Amino acid sequence: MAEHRDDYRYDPQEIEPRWQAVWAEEKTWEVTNDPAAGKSSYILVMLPYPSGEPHIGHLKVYTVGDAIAHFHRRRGERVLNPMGYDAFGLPAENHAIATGVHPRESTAESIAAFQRQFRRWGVSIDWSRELATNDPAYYRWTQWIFLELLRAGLAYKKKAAVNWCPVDATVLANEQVIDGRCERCGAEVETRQLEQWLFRTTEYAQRLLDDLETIDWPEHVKTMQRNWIGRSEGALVTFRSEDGDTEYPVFTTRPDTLFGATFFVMAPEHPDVLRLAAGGPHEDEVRAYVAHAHAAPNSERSAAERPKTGVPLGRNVINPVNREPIPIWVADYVLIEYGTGAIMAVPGHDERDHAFATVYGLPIRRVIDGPGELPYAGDGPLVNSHADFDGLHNRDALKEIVAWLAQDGRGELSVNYRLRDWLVSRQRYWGCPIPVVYCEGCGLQPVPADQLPVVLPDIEDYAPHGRSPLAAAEDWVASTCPKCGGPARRETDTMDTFVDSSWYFLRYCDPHNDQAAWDPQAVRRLMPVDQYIGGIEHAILHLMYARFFTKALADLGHLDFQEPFAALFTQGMITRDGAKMSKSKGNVVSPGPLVDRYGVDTARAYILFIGPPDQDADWSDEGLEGVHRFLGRLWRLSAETANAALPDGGSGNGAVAAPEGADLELVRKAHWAIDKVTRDMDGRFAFNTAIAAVMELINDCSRLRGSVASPAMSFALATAASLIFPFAPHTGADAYHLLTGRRVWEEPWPEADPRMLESDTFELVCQVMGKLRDRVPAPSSAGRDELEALALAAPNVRAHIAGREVVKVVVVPGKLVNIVVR
RNA sequence: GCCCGGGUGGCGGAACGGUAGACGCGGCUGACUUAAAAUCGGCUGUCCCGACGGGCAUGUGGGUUCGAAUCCCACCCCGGGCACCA
Repeated sequence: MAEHRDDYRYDPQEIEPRWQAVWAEEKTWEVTNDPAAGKSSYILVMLPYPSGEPHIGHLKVYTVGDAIAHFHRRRGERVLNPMGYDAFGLPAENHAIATGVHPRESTAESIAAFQRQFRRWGVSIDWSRELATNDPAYYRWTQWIFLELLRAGLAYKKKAAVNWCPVDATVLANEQVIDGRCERCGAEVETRQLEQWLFRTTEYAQRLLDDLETIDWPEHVKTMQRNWIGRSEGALVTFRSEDGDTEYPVFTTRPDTLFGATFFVMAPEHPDVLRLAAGGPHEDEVRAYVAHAHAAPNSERSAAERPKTGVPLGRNVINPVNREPIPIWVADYVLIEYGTGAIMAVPGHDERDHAFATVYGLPIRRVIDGPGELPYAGDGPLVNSHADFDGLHNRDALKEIVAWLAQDGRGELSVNYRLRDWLVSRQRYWGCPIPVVYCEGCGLQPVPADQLPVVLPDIEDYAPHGRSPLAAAEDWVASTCPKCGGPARRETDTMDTFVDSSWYFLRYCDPHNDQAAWDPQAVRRLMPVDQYIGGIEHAILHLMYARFFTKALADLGHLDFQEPFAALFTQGMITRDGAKMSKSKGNVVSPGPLVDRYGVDTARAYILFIGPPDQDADWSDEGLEGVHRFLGRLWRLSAETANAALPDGGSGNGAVAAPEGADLELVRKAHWAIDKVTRDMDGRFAFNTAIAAVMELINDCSRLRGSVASPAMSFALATAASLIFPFAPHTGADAYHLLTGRRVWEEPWPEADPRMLESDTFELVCQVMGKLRDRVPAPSSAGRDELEALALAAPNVRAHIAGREVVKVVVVPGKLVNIVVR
């Protein structure tokens, strides 16, 4: 036999392209929008950013998605599993600046590379729905959504802080700021105020928070979103200027400490700072402080350990609880973006205020009793406050003080969020143009929907020179006002690429529609996405923005659901030698050579076998070899068995009538594997243990090869091929076809026969004092008394209870007996 | 500092409160071979023992339980997120 085994050589390089050709030819994975086609589910993997060649992380995420998609298909669902490219963005533009190659060309090249790989990987994609976000046929509708948000007041323009490189004279994206410096020239980045487009995400803060309860996402992702939204409950308390003319509300979570407020602090950006300081003793100093704060690098502001700095304005405000005048300071530890941009400072009970008061010698007052030195941030009874509140526990006093202030409008309960509006303007070329024009007479005008898309023009120079590169395309910028027909200039900022990817999942439902962004019927049938799969790095931004878009579009009547992704799975990274793969570390594993050498099925199955898919996993070449051996064994056994069984070949997957002995053992193992793989797949994503179960089945096939009749062997192997198909589709399909002559993807997912999962006897575990002492065979039907008797009779149990008194016997039917002795 | 994860053999990892270490890698060893590769088989947590068997073992220390990797309390270490958010 041994010398013939080479005839059954597992040759993935022959097998894989052969089945890929069938799937491409027959468009196997395409789904129609015909409602008669049956129950659908939408399995979506986050679309890739096409840059260079796909890496091993792509192989992992699309393998995970593919396994889930195949499993659902085999369970009778029509599965939408589309593919697209997040094709606008900075790397392509930086590449263009460096090489002069148009981003469109480098992007198209990269997309072609991704397409080749995805086909080579055998991923079951519906290619008829492919899209790229830089395609005018796509971004036409990105622009349409922008205009819808504008119409609804959810898109607006205002002066906002941007990262500004003084040397390159350009705005930088956050990603281009490394440690507070420009990534290109190394200059310290400044903050500048420019007119920017924003989306009103803050308006959805509460709903974005609340609706997390309604979706099946990993708890840690929800937690990250909750932290990002940062809801905090407190009170808005109004302080007044001494002349009583101006109100200065502050947000505080600790209105119980109002009697301990000994000064008041405004952010440098607060609009009243310079006016209040005018004519005072510190006017010049304040002016200099504010100017420095405006221009200072962001990193300086955000360093919490930095010593506190500030300047008094020379004016007071009145504390509403006790009429006490307290001095106003300007200090950059107060942020303009949060709350009202001004705070009451309670140095006795807030660490930051305490640090500031210590630097400038400001009074520190204890108003809550508690252990230790000030500052004390804990709970306790009020002291030094007011006869009505002293002695009350601070949590109770908090409510009473706010209620008391509310009586005459000095304060009210309030909620604040950390979430900011989404700044979408980018002074960059390679992005979706913002579809508005500026007319001298009529002002800002949206481009009418029937004139979309506003097509991104070709330009010569991509480098920004203090304005968006688009501003240089004079012919393009010069436009006409849709209202008065007079001359108008186009908006030259482009949109953040996260805008493009905030709605692509909707476009897949109806990707070729040139009358609308989507047909509501098509979206209604497919959305929300049943299972979304992607990297944890998108836990906050992309997932928050997509949720915001969905809610906003629902409010505008374009969608009738609130959440885009009903379930989310985040896969872990593949590392090498315990570190993230990177060219500089030289530890990159490239899918290309890997697939050439072992075939993609080995790579796919190994990536899933390596460990739980949501965890990071370290790559091992030896581990890969092991999985390759396993697939080879599965295939070779199938080929041999199919060949031996040729006379009645085709009986493979049929039930084996009344098996006995080794046949029964193997058939049982096959049913056990069906049950195990099914439970591991069904909502659990335990691909590693599922593959291990198929390995066990193959090990048994191998072991029992000489003693099992052909039908039982065929059944076991066809079952293994069928179960491995979602992970190693080519090998599974080929082995299954060899054994049965049928196409495994057209077969329903196998079902375990419950009778085959039980057996007449089991191994009874016998414990004494919780320690394993013996194992004896027992009938599955045995009752508690019988099991107890069997255990007490077990030789090694008798040895351990000899001379002792049995005080208790715990019986777990079908499992074990534990004997407690004294 | 706050909020999440996670600590199990030489390694990746398995284990509804019920036989700890499935499966794979690595190692040792055997078969086939002139030889190697490939393939197939056996052994492999650790210590004591000739064997039967026994002791010790899931980061550390306690607790609950007939029984704990799993539940509870305290602590240590690693990874991630947020961080002057009033």
